Amino acid sequence: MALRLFNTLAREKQDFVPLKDGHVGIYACGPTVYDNIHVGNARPLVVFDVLVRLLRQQYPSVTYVRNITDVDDKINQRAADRAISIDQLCEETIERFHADAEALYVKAPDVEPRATHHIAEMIAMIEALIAKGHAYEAEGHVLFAIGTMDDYGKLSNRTLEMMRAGARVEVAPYKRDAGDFVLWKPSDDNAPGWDSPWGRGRPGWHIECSAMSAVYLDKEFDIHAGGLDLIFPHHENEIAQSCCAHGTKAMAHYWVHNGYVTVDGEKMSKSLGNFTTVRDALEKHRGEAVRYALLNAHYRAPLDYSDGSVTEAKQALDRLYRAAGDVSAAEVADADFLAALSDDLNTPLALSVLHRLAKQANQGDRAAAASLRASANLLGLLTQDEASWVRGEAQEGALSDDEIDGLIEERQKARAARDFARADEIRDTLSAAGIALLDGADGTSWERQS
RNA sequence: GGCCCGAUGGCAGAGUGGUUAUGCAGCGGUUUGCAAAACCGUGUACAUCGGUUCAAUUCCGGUUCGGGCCUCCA
Repeated sequence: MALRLFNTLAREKQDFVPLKDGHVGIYACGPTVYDNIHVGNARPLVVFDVLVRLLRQQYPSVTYVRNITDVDDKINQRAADRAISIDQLCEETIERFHADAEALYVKAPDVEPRATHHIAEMIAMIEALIAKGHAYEAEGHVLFAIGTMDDYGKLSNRTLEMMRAGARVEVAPYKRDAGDFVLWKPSDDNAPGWDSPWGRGRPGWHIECSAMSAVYLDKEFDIHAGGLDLIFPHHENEIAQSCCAHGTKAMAHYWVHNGYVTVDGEKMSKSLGNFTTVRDALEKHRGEAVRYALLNAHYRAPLDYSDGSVTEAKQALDRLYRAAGDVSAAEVADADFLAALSDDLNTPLALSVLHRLAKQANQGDRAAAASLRASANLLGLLTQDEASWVRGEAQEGALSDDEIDGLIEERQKARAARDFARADEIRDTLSAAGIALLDGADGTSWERQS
């Protein structure tokens, strides 16, 4: 199944062809670890997790690199605010990040490099840029000179003139061009710093991804992924650094960007304060339902997040789980399902195929049920067995599984004696406790409604 | 100011130049001691104004509205 991806660089869908036969290298920008991630941050995690799962299914070898940014002024600030060490802040944030990702069924990348572990490579890259005349030193900073690159701006579709005209921020006086950006900056005694040819300092934001992608993938690699808001300046500047330092025409050949998560139509963001952290979402909802909700819109379209959207996702999963039953996954996913995913990761269409398979399964087609599981698994869904999904986990202080079974047994006796008043009383009691009873041909099963 | 994206039925959300999206909600039916689940059937749609066409929700242009980037941001 030929994979097609919307390439931001070309502004159109293209057939995906890896640089090397049988191997795909993909890099995604990971978190800056100063705070818990929110649902908006979770979207690229889930979306690109699906992309990688699909790639692994189609290619013998895939290297997925997702970095961790552990040097950043926001980190310094937050550590100071909380009066803890930078190291402690990073470690605890990374731990939470991993827990959040796991709760959303996001698989770990092959490599998760940390910026602070690659300072030497960044310095080497900056030296190369200076040697080639693409960077200059000024007042302890090293800056990239965007005027030295012919096609600077090609990813974000803007010209030097546009950027000069649109400069809304005060431009540092030592910059030759308003759009020049920092590769290295000086650190005072309070800020983390590393020795360099330009004195003790720390890297600018963009250089880490250029350095680490070259270390773990190559000077040119297949796919670079990230959020829409990274196109400019982050990814644009990565391209400038990598191509100029390496003398290459391209950094990544396919650039894929996910759309925003919105709240009432507005971008979810830290600065607007309209965010829901993944931790908070998981207090109210199951991780798999949040994941489904994030896949329920096409990855490039905006996705409006609300509790209602997750509740709906949960209902959809209920239906899929019930349809799949205890049938185990087929060898291969459904062809229509794969076709949908292969067409620029059309997850909403892929999910609709899942529902079609569910309908067939409910009509008694066990092959469809097996195909349903196999297909859903590729999306990281339906990985539990039906019973554990519908029963969920008992909340603190709620009825235990044993207590529920006891009441059901009592109800069965009442029913056998045709004492339906007592039977219904038990149903009502359990219903009030959030337990639904399902009378079937071979006994009564139950589900937790949460 | 520059650049970019979107507008689909009650809600969410795909897709298509002429033919069923899908899920939830609604309605009718089958089934059920009750309830659910499930199945069958069913209604509601493509912002607006022009243009191209035998035919446009789908292509082109204008308008309106919404969102985003240009500064940290997934």
